[in-house]
Amino acid sequence: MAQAKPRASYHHGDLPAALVAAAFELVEESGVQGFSVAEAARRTGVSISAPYRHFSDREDLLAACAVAAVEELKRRFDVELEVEPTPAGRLAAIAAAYVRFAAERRPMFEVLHGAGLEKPKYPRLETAATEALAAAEAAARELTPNGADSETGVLVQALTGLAQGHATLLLDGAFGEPPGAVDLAATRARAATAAMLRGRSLLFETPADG
Amino acid sequence: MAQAKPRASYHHGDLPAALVAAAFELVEESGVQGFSVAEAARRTGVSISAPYRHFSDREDLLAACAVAAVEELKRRFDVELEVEPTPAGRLAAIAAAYVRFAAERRPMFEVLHGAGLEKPKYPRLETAATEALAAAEAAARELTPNGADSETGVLVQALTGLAQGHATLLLDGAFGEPPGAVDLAATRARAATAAMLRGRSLLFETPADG
DNA sequence: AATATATGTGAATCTCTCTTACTTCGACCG
DNA sequence: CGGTCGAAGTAAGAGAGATTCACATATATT
Repeated sequence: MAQAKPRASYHHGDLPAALVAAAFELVEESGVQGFSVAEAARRTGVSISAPYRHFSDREDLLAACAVAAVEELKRRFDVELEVEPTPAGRLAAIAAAYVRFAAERRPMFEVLHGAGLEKPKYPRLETAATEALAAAEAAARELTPNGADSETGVLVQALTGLAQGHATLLLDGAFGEPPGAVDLAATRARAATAAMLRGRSLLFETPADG
Repeated sequence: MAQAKPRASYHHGDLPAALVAAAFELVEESGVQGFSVAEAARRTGVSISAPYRHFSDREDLLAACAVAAVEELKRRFDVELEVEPTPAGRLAAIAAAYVRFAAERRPMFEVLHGAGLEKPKYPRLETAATEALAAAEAAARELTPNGADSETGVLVQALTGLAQGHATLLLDGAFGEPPGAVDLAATRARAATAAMLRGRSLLFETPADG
C-alpha cells in the first residue's frame, strides 16, 4: 500500500493527481463506498483538510476520478478504431473494449457507475463522456447511411446497453472467475454486438401494440 | 415525509419491515449514498441503536432492501409470463418489464445496483436473484431446444446484459425525460431483444481470431 | 408468578466531512 | 534585495453517522 513518505517540501507538487491516484487505490481495496477523503489524504502524506484546497467536497474528487476514467476509456476506444477496418467490426471491438476496461480498470469502472455522480453537475465529465462515445456514433452512422439520425441513435443506444450490461455481468461474476472470465465476456460482447447488428432492422420497426 | 408517530407500545410490531420501507424512502429522496441508518431509525420513531437489533450493520439493512427489490422484480416477471404466449415474446416482455421496474421502482433498482452489495455475502439475496432469473432461463431454453445448456446460458446472458444496459441508460437520462422515456426505453428493450434473437445464431459461433 | 428472551434505549467511542483561522512557500514588484 | 500577495498546507473543531455496551422493559415460556 502506498504510504505517506514525508514530502521534501512544504508544498506537494501535484496534490490533485496524487489524491486521484490514492482514491483509485482505495476503491480497488474497498469499493467506492469504502473510499474516504481522509484516508486518501493520509496516504498522500498531507493533512486531512488539504484535499479541500483542490476539491470542493468528496464528490468533486470522485468526479475528477471519473474524468480520468472516461479518458482512459476513450484512449482504449481509439486504439480499436485504428485497428478495425469495418464499421461493424469497430462497433463490436468497442463493445469488447468496454468490457475489458471494466475488468482491467475495475476501480475506474466502479467510480464511473457506482459513485452516484450526476453528470449534469460536472460538465467536464459530461464532455469527456460525449467525446468517448463519439467514436461509436460515427461507426453506427456508417451502418445506417440512409436512416435518419434517430436510427443511428437507436442503434448506438442498443449497443451501449449491450456493452454496459455485459460489463456489469462480468463484474458480478456471471462469466466465472478472473482468469478466463474477461476474455469470455469480451468475446460474448463482440458476438452479441454482431447478432444485434444482423437483426437490427427490427430495431427500427414500431410495434403494433404496446 | 413519513414521520415518527410515537408508537402505542414499547415494542414496534414490525421494525425490520418499517426500516426497509424507510430506507426506500430515503433512497428515493437522496440516493443510496444518502441513506443512513440513523435517519431511517428516526423516521420509524425508534432510537438510533434499535435497528442494530435486527440488522448487523448498514449493509445488512440494505441487503434486506435488495431482497425485497428482487421479489418485486420476480412478481413483475411472473405477470409477463402469464400473458405472453411465445418464448420469444416472453423474453422480450421480461426485458421490457425489467426496464419498467428500474423506472417505476427506482429506489429498488438503485439499491440493487448501487449499494455495492456482494451477493455471495447474502445467500437470501443470491437465492432470490436466481429465482427471478429462472423464468428467463426457461424461456431461453425453449428457444435453444437442440442446443446445449451452454447455449441457453449464452443467450440468457446476452439478453440480461441488454436489459440491464437499457435500464441503466434510462436512469441516466439517455432516453429523455420521465413522461415518455419509460415507454420509449421499454419499447427499445423489447425491440433490441427481438433483434438479438433474430441474429442469435452468431452468438454461438467461435470467432476465428481473438 | 418466575424467568428467559427479544426488542428498545441512552450514552459513549470512533471516524468522517467540511469549515475557519492561521502558517508557509514561492513568485513577482519595486 | 526586501516586501507583499496568493496559493497550498496545517491544526483544531463542529456536526453527523456507525456501531457497541450496559441497562430497561415487553413478551413468551414454563
